[in-house]
Parts: sequence; structure tokens; C-alpha cells
Amino acid sequence: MKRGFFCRDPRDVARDLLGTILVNGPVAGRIVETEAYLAEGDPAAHAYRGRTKRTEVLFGPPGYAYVFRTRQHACLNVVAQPAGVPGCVLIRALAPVAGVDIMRERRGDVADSRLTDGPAKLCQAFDIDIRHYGVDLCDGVDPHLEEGPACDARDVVAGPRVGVGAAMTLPLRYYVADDSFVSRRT
DNA sequence: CTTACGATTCCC
DNA sequence: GGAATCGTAAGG
Repeated sequence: MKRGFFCRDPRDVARDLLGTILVNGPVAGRIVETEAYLAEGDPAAHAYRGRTKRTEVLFGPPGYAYVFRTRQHACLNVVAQPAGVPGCVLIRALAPVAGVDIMRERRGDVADSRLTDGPAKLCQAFDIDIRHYGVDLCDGVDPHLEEGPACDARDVVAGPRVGVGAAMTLPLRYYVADDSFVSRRT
């Protein structure tokens, strides 16, 4: 995945990221749901309250991983836009492509359909956590992103984001219509 | 040092 | 509907 891909508005990156393949060693999956977090005017974005140790990587160059914890779970984002502009895209769900058996071991006793249908679930299935904070997702070293079969633009749906405290109804969430791994249908 | 609070998930 | 549970950030 070329770094230039991420050097754009988070909304465009979020939409175009659908279909991209996330790889981490033996496990891989096709992204089917994302959310954009804007660099400016977005109270729900972590970078909204400024630059801190936690949000530091958001202000760096695009294509790097911004991993954060909420409660006891980790979530994976990709930094978008040029250095100094803290936009990012949250990877909310993906469809398993390889290593399903390993995902089952990591996720415990859950149905296959719930292996990776949520931002924290996919991190657990892919063994991604805070230790991946700031890693380059464009350098080919795991974990990394690869171009996948482009999904039909007509299948892409936009809607309100999930679980954000600051009530934001802008359509910043993108997902593949009718995909069974999308975390929630609206 | 102390307190408040989640970009979630799973179980009752 | 509610608890789990811990790092981060802000305030004293």
C-alpha cells in the first residue's frame, strides 16, 4: 500500500479503504467497515483536544498505526493526511481471508461470524494491541495493509458513526452493504 | 497523587 | 441493561 493513498481527506481514505487487506503474519482480512475522524471540527476525534502523548502519532506522517485502548480493548486506526494534520480512519470490521483457525483460538468461544465484526474484536483476532502504536502499515512489515480487490462503489453505504459520545450525525461511517461481518446495520 | 472517563464487548 | 477494568489526561 502506497503512503500517498493516506495523504488525503479521511473521508476519502475511509471509503477507499473498503476492500483493502490487513495482514499480520498468518492472519489476513478484507476491510468491510471504517469510520473517518476529522482533523478539525470533530469533537468525537481524539485529536480534537490537542496534541498529547497519546495522540502524538496522529500528528505525524500518514500510513502509521494509531492504536488506543477503551475499557479493556484495543482499536486500530490508520493516520491520514500530511504530518501536522491529525485526521485518521478507524478500522471497524473485516472479513477473514486467512488464518481463521488462529482467529478462533485468539477469540475464544464465539461464532465464526463474530470473529472480526467489531474494532476491538478484529484487534484481538489479529493480535494487535498497544505495542503496535506508531508502527508503519505501509512498509510491508507485519502488520501491514495490501491492496485488495476493489469493491463495487454501488455497494458502499455511508451512515452515522457508532458509539461516539459527542452526538455527530454526519455520515462518516462507511461499510459494504449486506456484508455479514459489518458490526452493525442501520 | 487523585479522580474521571471512555471511538467496546460480553453476559444477565 | 450493566459490569468489567486500566491507561490517559487533567487538576490539586
